[in-house]
Amino acid sequence: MQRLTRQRNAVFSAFSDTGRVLTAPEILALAREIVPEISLSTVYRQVSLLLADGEIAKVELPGEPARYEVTCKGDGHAQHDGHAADHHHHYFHCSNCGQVFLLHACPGPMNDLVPKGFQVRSHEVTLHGLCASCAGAGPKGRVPKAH
Amino acid sequence: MQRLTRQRNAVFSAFSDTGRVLTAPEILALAREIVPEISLSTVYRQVSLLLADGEIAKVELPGEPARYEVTCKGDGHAQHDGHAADHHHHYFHCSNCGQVFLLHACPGPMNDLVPKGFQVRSHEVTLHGLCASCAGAGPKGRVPKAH
DNA sequence: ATGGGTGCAAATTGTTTGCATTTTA
DNA sequence: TAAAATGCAAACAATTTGCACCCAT
Repeated sequence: MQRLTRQRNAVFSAFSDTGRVLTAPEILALAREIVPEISLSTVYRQVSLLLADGEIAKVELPGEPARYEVTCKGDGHAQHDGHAADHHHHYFHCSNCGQVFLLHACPGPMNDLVPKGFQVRSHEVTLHGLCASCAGAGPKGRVPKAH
Repeated sequence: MQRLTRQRNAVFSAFSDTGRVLTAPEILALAREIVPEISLSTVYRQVSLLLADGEIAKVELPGEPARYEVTCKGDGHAQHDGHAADHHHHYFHCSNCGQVFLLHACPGPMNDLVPKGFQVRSHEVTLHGLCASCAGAGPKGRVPKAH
């Protein structure tokens, strides 16, 4: 069983405090505001543990380093099998501030996009453009809070 | 101006001979069938040149190393940013053989997926599942020819 | 004290680059 | 023969891992 360390708390706080979709270096920076000595290895290790616990989920966008987000496990039972719930999300990547936002909608199944004989099991959609803050405030807009 | 070297030809042949969406190591393997001494650096360098010339385009899928595909540049002028602008494709990634297939269809604009104030500029769709060969031949199916 | 947690450094993977040496127009 | 291309090794970025040490139970 995992222990309650200051580092583990600092890593998790990076997510719970901001609600953002974060890269490993971003988590490190936020965690260091709480535990300045924390190392990048520990961030990666705690991220692995949090992933295995289903507390966070990995977010991979084309051509981007991996990001992680808190899972909204408020609706039901926590997953104890190491598999995150079937949370089917898509993402919006702001071209200006670089931040990634969770989308709550889904364009639906896309079986008609594939040639005959192909079996679609899942799909991923990534949108690019300007988030509300950057679109409203122009190219120098402040980085907003996610959600 | 670029010269006609055996290596350049070998790299480009990897695409024109197979019509596939290839990773750098796959290009290296195919190019070595023509020029056995070719190095990975040269593959990457020729890929950069071919990208700049608009002969090929970069294909980035979530969590995957970069792939490259021949561009169907029958219609117009080469892009100089390495990204073919009018070239709006989506991709299918076979979970069994790992091969990536170009899709000819597009689910259309998805402006309704984003919160108010967000401006969608572009989108990327990746489908996962089994390609025709793998779906038909079972989990041991042969790797098929793309297109 | 014992097993999990930590930091650091080294290894891994994918990609780029510096440099001395070909190659080709 | 000079500009462009090549191979090799080193440099990089993102991530993982080996290992000695440390700390909570």
